Amino acid sequence: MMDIRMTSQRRLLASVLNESNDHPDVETIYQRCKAKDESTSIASIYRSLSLFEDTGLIEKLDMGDGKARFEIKRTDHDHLLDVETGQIHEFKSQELQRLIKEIADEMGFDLTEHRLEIYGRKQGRTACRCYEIKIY
Amino acid sequence: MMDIRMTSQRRLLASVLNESNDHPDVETIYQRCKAKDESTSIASIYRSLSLFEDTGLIEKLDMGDGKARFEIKRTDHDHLLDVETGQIHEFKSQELQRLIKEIADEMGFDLTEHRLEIYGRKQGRTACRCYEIKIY
DNA sequence: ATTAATAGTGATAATCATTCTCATTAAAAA
DNA sequence: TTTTTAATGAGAATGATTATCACTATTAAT
Repeated sequence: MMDIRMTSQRRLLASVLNESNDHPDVETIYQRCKAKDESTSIASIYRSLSLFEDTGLIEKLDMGDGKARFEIKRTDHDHLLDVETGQIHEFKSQELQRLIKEIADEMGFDLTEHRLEIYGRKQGRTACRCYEIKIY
Repeated sequence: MMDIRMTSQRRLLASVLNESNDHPDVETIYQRCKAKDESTSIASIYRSLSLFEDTGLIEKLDMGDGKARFEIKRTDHDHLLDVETGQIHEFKSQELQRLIKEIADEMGFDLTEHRLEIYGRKQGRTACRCYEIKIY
């Protein structure tokens, strides 16, 4: 039954995450910490991010590129990704929150968390698909 | 303006995906193809999965472990993950589908697709967190 | 306070999923 | 057919993440 220790590195990481209003990837988080403490190690960043995630302090986002992005966990909003620009937009929907909890409940589960990303294209623009494929 | 060719390998991959009612990862898909054609290369599996995804034939799922999972795209259902067992449950919700489209629309976007995973614990069980952490 | 016990760190090697390279093969077009 | 060029298989390369390990710092016990 090991216990968790509060260290200067974790305090720094927490403050960096707290000051970040975007959705930084690990490398970016690492650079921001390093700017405040040159001795910061990326290994510790990974370890502490993982720890913070386990404790529910932060949330890991997957935006399709191969790298994890993080933000302080706010269960009250989700994300919409502009497929053209890659820009991330946040949105809140009580109705959605309620519905998701309801669905979990109907299936006999207590909702732990959810992960929703909506992908969309700015209205007015048209998709340009350069090829077509038919199977069979 | 390159065009796409239908090859025996892609036909095989498509049939394997079609016969899969679970959510196999790349390694599993590779093994299933290999069982039918020993000469199957994992590089081609990756290439063709990526192609199929681009064309909208299949859907990539991210279940939190570091590996991508795939299934034939059915826009009519989403997934609930049992955090205790790792088991994936599918569910359908018209209301959810409608709401997501509505949200995108309200934000000025045409919905391209969405990705939703609900995480839950079977009702009745209690979470066992082995530690507690306080920041500040 | 001092010490003892042990969790955390920095540096870097190891891992592992995915992507790239390139010579060869096979579709589709001419 | 022959030509063109996309796709393949094999394996190397990449890049994000994880593991290792000697050392340091935090917490608990004295």
